[in-house]
Amino acid sequence: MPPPHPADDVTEHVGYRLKRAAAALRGAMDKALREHGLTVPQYACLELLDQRPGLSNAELARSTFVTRQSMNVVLRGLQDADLISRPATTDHGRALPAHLTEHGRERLHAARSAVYAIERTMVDTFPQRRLAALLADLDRMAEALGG
Amino acid sequence: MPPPHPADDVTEHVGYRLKRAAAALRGAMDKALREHGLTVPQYACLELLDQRPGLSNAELARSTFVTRQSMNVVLRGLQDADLISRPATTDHGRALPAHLTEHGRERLHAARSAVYAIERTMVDTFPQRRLAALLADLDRMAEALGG
DNA sequence: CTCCCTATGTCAAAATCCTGACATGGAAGA
DNA sequence: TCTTCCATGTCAGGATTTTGACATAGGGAG
Repeated sequence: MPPPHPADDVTEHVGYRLKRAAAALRGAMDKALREHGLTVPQYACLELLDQRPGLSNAELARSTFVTRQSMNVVLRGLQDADLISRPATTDHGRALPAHLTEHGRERLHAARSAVYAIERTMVDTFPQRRLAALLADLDRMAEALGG
Repeated sequence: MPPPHPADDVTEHVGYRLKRAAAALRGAMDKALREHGLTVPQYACLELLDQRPGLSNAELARSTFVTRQSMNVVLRGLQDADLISRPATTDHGRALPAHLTEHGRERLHAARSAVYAIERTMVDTFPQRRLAALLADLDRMAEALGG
């Protein structure tokens, strides 16, 4: 039963709780993905490319909320590990579409179960009905801040 | 271009929404705090020290979900800017209690209004009643993951 | 008292990420 | 046409954060 004036304690602020939850998730994913030889940004990349093949570096960067430069580093790592492939050139435009390799698909499928287990652990802590409301609220907050 | 199968969409996962909301908040705070000459970790430090004076480096690190080493860098920056003070030695134990300077208190109070405005922008997007549920859900998720 | 365990502060090195900048390709409008 | 503007990929530099490691201080078990 939180008081109407949450300004008393820092831990009652939305920002603190958001960071706490995000940090907990990041830590759990980090630990789980390490066993699969993947980092969190790398996994996010593979997941996105599995669902929407052909995304460019810039599009992947926007989708994962990092800069193009950071994503470029991630993509190079994935390329060196032979998990994705990118053409060196393109006949139209500058965007280089990335695709999962067979090796990348296998790695993703192996890691996915571990990540999904984490998500299930998170979500199972409260009634399923609240999930939709939680997703909507998170979305609205991001929207309000111009995310 | 919406993906063909919304149910399997990555953006429907809790992790994605969490990251999105956290990224939006981080960006908004970054921009607002820059005008006050503060970074987000620095502001978090000042806010914590204002509420709980005497916290040590390790305690601040745990409270902000970063490593001791990262927090140590932040504290040095705050010390160099004369916003906090830390004794060089202590008569009991190794923990060095940090305290806000008068300068630090003024800086915090100036920056606080900007941050609170951002929080209000986020929270005002949905009924106040949901705030409690949202905070509780975020907390439960972090708890479930060992945060 | 001694040994062991934990916690803390700190150093060093690496990884990660961002800011700033530049050149190129394509589209829209004068 | 050509000129302007935007998006993309990339390079360089610096800032931030993490991992790994080490020494020290204190408490507790033996």
